[in-house]
Amino acid sequence: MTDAAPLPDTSRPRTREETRRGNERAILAAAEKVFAEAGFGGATMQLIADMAGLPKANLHYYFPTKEALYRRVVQNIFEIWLHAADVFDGADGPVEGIGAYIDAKMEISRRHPAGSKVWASEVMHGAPVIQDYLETTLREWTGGRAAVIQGWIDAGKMAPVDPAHLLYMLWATTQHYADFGHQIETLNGGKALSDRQWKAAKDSVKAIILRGIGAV
Amino acid sequence: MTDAAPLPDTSRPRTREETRRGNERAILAAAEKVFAEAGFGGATMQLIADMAGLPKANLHYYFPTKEALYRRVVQNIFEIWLHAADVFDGADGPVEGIGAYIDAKMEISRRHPAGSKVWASEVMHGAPVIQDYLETTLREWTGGRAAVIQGWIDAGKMAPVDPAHLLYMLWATTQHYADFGHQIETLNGGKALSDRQWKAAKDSVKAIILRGIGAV
DNA sequence: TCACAAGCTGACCAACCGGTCAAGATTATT
DNA sequence: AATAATCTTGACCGGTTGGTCAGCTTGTGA
Repeated sequence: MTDAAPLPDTSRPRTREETRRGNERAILAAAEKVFAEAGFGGATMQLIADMAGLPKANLHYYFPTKEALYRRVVQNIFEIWLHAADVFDGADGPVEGIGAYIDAKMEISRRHPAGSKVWASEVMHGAPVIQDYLETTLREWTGGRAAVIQGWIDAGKMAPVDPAHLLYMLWATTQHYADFGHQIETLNGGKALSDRQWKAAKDSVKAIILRGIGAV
Repeated sequence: MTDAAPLPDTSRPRTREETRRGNERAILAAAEKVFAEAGFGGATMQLIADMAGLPKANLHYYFPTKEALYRRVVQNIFEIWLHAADVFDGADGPVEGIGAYIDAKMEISRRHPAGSKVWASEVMHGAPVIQDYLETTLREWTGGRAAVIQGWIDAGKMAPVDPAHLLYMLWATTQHYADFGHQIETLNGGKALSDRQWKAAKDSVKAIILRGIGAV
């Protein structure tokens, strides 16, 4: 329904590589949206197929089962989630490191709200699909960051707060703007947050948390 | 499976009032659990019936449709949610008011995690059932508390932060311990938080936020 | 050009789900 | 004791869902 603009060369003869990549991408994008809006149980393969512009049977050609498709969606989100902490690492102190982390996670909440919702849903239901990731990758990741925070505390760069609970607060606060975006939008008069409001949200979160850990 | 203790008089002849109340309560409790674990779409009336110890057809005698049952569950949670702010009101300042609110909401997360998850799920999916509540009751509630916070700011009792974003942070942080309880438990070595750890969580949240808003 | 492999799809199916119903059981009312 | 109102339940039904499959089209390599 948006084929008015001059298409490049999307005409028929495409390579198999192109086709495969394009379809997989379309399916995963549609699946993320549908899983976020309806949950795993409420999502239907038919709806995902319609949204991806493919017949349902074709979905099962690329992804054998609904659960396999869901698993891929969750894994993709987990990757994005982890990479958000790259900014966390090379930082000299909490103001820089945690400030940048909040910015990065708020940006993900804004640009990738469906992904955040799928992740939240998965964890809320007991992480039936990515429990092993929680126990390995996430546990290591968390331990590493907690150590960095503890280092900042020992260096007198921030108040002695429990690093784990600080991390939970960072996750909770930033992801809230995606997961509960609908509630925030409703309380905002039914309008999505504007650029200005998103900046205000980021600044508020950073101000309270950075002051709260005695880093300013 | 816990019928060892001497039962009072739960023997057969019960009044209709007792029966009705008991069954409704059992159904609502089971439904809350199942909806929390599987989401609305993933939950089945059969599973709720089994968990409540009743035949499925009997569920439809008390609640005509799955959606009606779900609606009652969500409404119950909403009530609890609102009443948590009673402590917020008569407070003289942010330390007392917000401190008590955090305590109350953390206690709800601990005692009522399933309810919190159902609420989160409902909002994440666009609040199809309680949108009207968001636009009326919740909006008024939020406006009222924001005014209280603004009053504290004007009185110089705390730093000038945006009241709305502060409320979002309070909701996000406290509910995180219920909604993402499974993740926290996993990161805690697979063990549920102990009494001591729950106290540490409360204290961490209160310390960071109260210091973060310049109230200590 | 041709044969093969990869990709595509309409039609179909068994399983399951929410909801109905009529008949029976139990409690309240007269 | 008789009648009425409420509650209980197994059996059943139409509709939907995830998944299959045989046959088709299309790109690829020789």
